[in-house]
Amino acid sequence: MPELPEVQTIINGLNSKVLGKEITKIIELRPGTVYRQFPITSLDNIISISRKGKYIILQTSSNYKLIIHLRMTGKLIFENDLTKTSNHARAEIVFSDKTKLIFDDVRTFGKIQILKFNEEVPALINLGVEPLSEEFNIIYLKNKLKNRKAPIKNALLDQTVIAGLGNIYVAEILFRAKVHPATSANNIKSTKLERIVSETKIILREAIKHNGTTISDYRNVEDKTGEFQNFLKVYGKKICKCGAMIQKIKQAGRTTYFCEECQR
DNA sequence: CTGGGAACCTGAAAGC
DNA sequence: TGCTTTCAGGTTCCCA
Ligand SMILES: [Zn+2]
Repeated sequence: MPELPEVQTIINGLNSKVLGKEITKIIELRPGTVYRQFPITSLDNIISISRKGKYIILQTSSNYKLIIHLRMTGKLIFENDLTKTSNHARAEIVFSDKTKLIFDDVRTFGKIQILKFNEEVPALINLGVEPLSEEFNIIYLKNKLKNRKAPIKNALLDQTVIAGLGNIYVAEILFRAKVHPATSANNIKSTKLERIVSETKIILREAIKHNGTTISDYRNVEDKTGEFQNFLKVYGKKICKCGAMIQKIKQAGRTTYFCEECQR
């Protein structure tokens, strides 16, 4: 479900709602949701909240960290009333001031991992650059794609190339850059790669400004939808602004939306 | 190393 | 009206 702009919106919400709070317990409501080699004890205050790609990282004062991935349908909902629950609550992070975060996840793909602060996980180590950082530029992208003959759509979804893009934003980026999604990644002209880089940064910033995209499940920490779905140009659309029908194809098991007229 | 399909799971929507 | 199939903002494992 959530891609970089949605995760960033959640990070912003968590920073205003739970930064500094003391965790009293983490309740696993569905087995397999929480991986813990170590017990989180009391006196664990949340001292920093950040993300890498789509991974949410909460660091605690006793040198542990929680790594949370929401996958397709995960949500983190802040709740003032400890008696309240949600339809698909899989875990709860309870705070000493009688508030909590509910980890709600219909499809149960999402996970919470509790690790020592300095412990690394492979998926995080292998992440590509942050698309909104200076490191994401034409030189980096050209180098990353030089041996990739797979479609550019698939390459951009690869989290080891760029951290945080997903199915919606990749479709929107390729539309804005006027690149056909089936083009081999190593076969794209520099001018087009430059467009992909710049459009990626523009669209992600816009989407964050509008609190992310809600197609069905995504909600922020206050259980509210985003608004960027109102600005999408191809994802989930039937007709392009040029008048042509939007095409819908499968690439590596994922649906790709694009316009044959605008993207060549 | 690269790339694609299956698997993981639930529920809504579309198809018949 | 029901029953069946398809589809979904993601990642990981397995195999060519
Ligand atoms: Zn068009």
